[in-house]
Amino acid sequence: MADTDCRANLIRTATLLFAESGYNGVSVRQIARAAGVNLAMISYYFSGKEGLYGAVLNEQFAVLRRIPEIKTVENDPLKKFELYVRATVARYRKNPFLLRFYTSELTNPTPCFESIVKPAIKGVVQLLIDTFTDGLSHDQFRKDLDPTDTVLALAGMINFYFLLEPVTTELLDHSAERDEALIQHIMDIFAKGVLK
Amino acid sequence: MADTDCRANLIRTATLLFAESGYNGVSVRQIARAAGVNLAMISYYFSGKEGLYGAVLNEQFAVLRRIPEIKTVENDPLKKFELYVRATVARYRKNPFLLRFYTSELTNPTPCFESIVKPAIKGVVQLLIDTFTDGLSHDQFRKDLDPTDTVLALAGMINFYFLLEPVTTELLDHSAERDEALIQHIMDIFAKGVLK
DNA sequence: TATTATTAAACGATCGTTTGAATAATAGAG
DNA sequence: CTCTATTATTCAAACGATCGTTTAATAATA
Repeated sequence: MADTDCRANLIRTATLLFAESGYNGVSVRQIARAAGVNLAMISYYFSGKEGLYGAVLNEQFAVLRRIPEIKTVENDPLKKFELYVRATVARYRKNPFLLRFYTSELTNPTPCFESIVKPAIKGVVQLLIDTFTDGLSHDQFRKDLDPTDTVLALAGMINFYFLLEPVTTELLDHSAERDEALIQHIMDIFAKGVLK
Repeated sequence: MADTDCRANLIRTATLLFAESGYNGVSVRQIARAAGVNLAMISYYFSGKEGLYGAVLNEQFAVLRRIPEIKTVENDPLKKFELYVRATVARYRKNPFLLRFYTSELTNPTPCFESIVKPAIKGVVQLLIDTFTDGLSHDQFRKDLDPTDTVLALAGMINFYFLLEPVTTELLDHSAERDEALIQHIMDIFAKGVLK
């Protein structure tokens, strides 16, 4: 088994197991056995359990660092927000474990939180704040709204939908076919509110 | 030290430590030492670590089960929603650890998830859905909105604000003095949207 | 032959739980 | 009220299991 095989196997398997049970909920022996490699390979390639977890988290949050690209492909603030929501849904569909690491690090931070998670999330929030401020200067949004509170509200709408999936499976259809309707729905509330 | 002292000490200390580091991130020895009681008391009073964790979670989610009282004190659907948001903020202020157990169980469920957490959250979501449906029948809300998606959006706005606190401390003021403005703000967006 | 990759085995430390003795608290009988 | 029998509580110590890591030997590769 070549270098890359072993490394890749470990990262892939560890992603699954760490996501399922958290950093402290999995042992290096479980990971090694599930990956079909020798226990010592974790220390050999990642210099320990923490190193492996860091590699997993780094890979997971790489996608979050690409969100600022939205700035370059769209000009209209409201459409930028829609792109953000759309990218968020696509991200969670493509990577079912990201949200777990996301919230797990928020509630029980490891050393990776400061170095990887916090900068990544902060970058996204800052982009959204800038977008709203831009919309304000173009007289597009209501002037009495606070930029930070407003964009956190938008981010909350879409993220909470996925976070609550384990308890709402019997209440609504979480299939990807409904994603487009969900996106429209959230943008609709965000833009126009619920009052008749 | 009487029965209740020991029990109460353990629950109070365990709440703090479990919230900080998660179920697998704390040992019974750490809890016992921090509580100033003997290690064996955990098995004696709670028949083990899991039992203690269950007792902690039970106490934490008791407050969530009282939310349906909103139904009895208010009639107007929009004001019921505001009461929910208000109660949520008050809950997190009074109990800074609830949200941690909340999201920790959502992402890395223990046996307590099915028995304690899921029923509690589901009850709240169902109350909100009923409230929106009620408002729809009174012609108060836009008819093209899906009840479940809509109330999850509202719940997301307020919950996500607190969930993201660790990364937004430098971006906004999380002090309780701003709570009233936050509530008004979220209800404002929910009711009327952001467009001018 | 020199370097890299993999292995089984062992390391000390800590895990959650249990044991059995010691202590404290309580209740009933005189 | 005192003594005693019973129960409830607390304790230090030990249980086997598992934790993450390291070692030294072997296999593969260039």
